[in-house]
Amino acid sequence: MVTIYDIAEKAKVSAMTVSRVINESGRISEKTRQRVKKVMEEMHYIPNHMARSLVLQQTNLLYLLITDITNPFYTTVARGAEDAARKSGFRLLFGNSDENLSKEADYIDTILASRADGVLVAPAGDASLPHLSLLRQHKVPFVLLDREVPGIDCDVVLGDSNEGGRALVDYLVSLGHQNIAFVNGSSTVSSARHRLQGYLEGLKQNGLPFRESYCMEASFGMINDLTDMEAWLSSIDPFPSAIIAGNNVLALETIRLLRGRGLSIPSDVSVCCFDDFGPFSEIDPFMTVIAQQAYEFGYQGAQLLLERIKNRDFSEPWSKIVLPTELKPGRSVAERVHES
Amino acid sequence: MVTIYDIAEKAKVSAMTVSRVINESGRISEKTRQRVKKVMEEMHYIPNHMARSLVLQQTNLLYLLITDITNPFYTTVARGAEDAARKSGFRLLFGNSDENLSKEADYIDTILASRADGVLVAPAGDASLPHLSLLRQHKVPFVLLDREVPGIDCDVVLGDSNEGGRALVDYLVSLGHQNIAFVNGSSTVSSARHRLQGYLEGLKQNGLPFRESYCMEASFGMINDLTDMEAWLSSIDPFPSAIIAGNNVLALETIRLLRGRGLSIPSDVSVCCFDDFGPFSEIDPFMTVIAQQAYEFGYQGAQLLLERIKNRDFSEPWSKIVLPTELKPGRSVAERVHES
DNA sequence: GTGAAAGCGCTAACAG
DNA sequence: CTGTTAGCGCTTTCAC
Repeated sequence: MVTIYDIAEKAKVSAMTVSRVINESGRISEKTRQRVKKVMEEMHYIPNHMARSLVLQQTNLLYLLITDITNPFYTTVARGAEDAARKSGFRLLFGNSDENLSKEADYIDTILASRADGVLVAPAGDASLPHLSLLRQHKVPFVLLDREVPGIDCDVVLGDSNEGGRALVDYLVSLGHQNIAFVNGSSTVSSARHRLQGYLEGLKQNGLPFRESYCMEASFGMINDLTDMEAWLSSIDPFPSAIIAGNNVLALETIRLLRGRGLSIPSDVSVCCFDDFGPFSEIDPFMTVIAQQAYEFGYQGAQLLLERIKNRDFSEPWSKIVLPTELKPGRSVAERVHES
Repeated sequence: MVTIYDIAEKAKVSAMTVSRVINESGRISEKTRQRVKKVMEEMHYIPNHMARSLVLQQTNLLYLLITDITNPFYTTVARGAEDAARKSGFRLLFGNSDENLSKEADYIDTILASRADGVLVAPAGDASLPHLSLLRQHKVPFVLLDREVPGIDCDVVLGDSNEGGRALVDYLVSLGHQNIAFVNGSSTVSSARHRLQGYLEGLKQNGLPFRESYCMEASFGMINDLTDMEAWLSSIDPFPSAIIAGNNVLALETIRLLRGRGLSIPSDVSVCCFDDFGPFSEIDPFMTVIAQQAYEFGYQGAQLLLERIKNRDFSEPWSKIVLPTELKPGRSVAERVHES
């Protein structure tokens, strides 16, 4: 491996001079600068980030932890975060927790051990608290995306899930639906709680009764065992004319189950959900969704983080950005002429 | 920051002993091991990867470079690669080149500078050659995914694009189509070349003539300026009854343009493409596609890479894995009763 | 079983 | 403008 000492020797200067040329720091005569640069090229020198970070105590490295890399919501978040990071000369690395606390813990370890300058985290849920406390304890600045975690104060970028829930109910009611069920993610995830609350408020605003049996708690992640959801669908009575899913994955699974029961969407049941299906579903937007500004989650989250890193300010007051949502009608919801 | 020296001092041993406890190397009495472990916990010690990698000259770090993080094909590749890497105790970091050579070059620099143990690359195209040569020059093992690059010999995992192209033409012909156009990615990308060849062979097999004007060369990436494609669509004569797109992004753009011209898919024109649209489009598979085993691209690619790293064998013979494709019919292709 | 010394590649601080 | 010294946190080598 070529080091600055190899360069120094060949260019007949000291290692320090080489370092100065690389970092464009300090005053150096144009002549030696050119000579050093030439030797660096000749020897195909590549600086060693680790050695540099070790002495500088900073890595210029940001991490983004998401819970599902195949989910178009998160990949769009990733792109936003990456754009913001690049603009500030930071590198961004991704980790994928799969809604799994132990994978998340692994990534937090990796992040801690690699001394990242900051982290953007979409936490798996409230139980992510110990991981975040660990980051705080080790003074690694972080920003939460999409989900907040009770017990930890920090910058956070959220979607207006509450408003989204109300909008979805309003929309369904305006089309004649009155029996509206809700399959949600785990109540250990803040966005699930807010979405449920929006749903409840929507019902109330429209003078609709809340039925316990109309609500089901599942998981936001890709789970394989759908027995519980299947059982729930069998048990709902009267069967709803519309179902709201807590996110895009749940919508997918719900639709599969409904079709498995021989039901058609939307002629038998209408289905809609939170989160859109990404650019690759735009040609034929089947699902009625509450779209979120995914790119902005990443971009603005990264900006908050970079701001703190630059100012070396890791304390209150914390920012809380709440991004608006937008209802995008698709073909998965139909008008209900008369309620059964 | 807590270092092994802090631990050593408090546990009344030398730093070396602490190091041995951490790495479970060398013989250590159970008593001191326990004491050291206890102190490490008390002091919330986190090992410093950089310092360790600096002396060990290995990072346990793999990179995956993809060309479009929002493309479901690549995110599924990523998941496969991650699973394989984790199984072997390697960390996997992602980079996103956006089909952009200069972003790709930046990532290669970063990878080189951070001394990754290996890289999985979906290259932007043939012009990625210098980047790959750089990796080779610095003895960083790498495996190419999805695309090969003339001029560089290495392990590679490809899809059977040729076969896919023939299958697509066969399928269209079986439905009565004879005027089949092809919007392809850049001919500087190997998969585009193979797909074109499959298309040509498909035509030949079915006794269909090749018309120069039926082929268009665009880009696989999300490009904003669709003027060329628009012009091409205006110029084709006779207008095709079916269009094959070189990948999912091109299919998306083609459909937008066709609809912009007031045409309906599939009643006016049938459209199909290479690459599927990911799990989030499965509920309602609009597009007829040549699906690829995306997960296997990542998984098997990572395995090839890990194999080489473990054996410290970075020379010939190189492996070339060609994964089969599968035609998945959707609603975007219709039967053609009589050809105009 | 345990420790001391040296060095991985780099840069901050100080000299000159 | 340029060089010397010391040290970032860790592990290898060789003693004891």
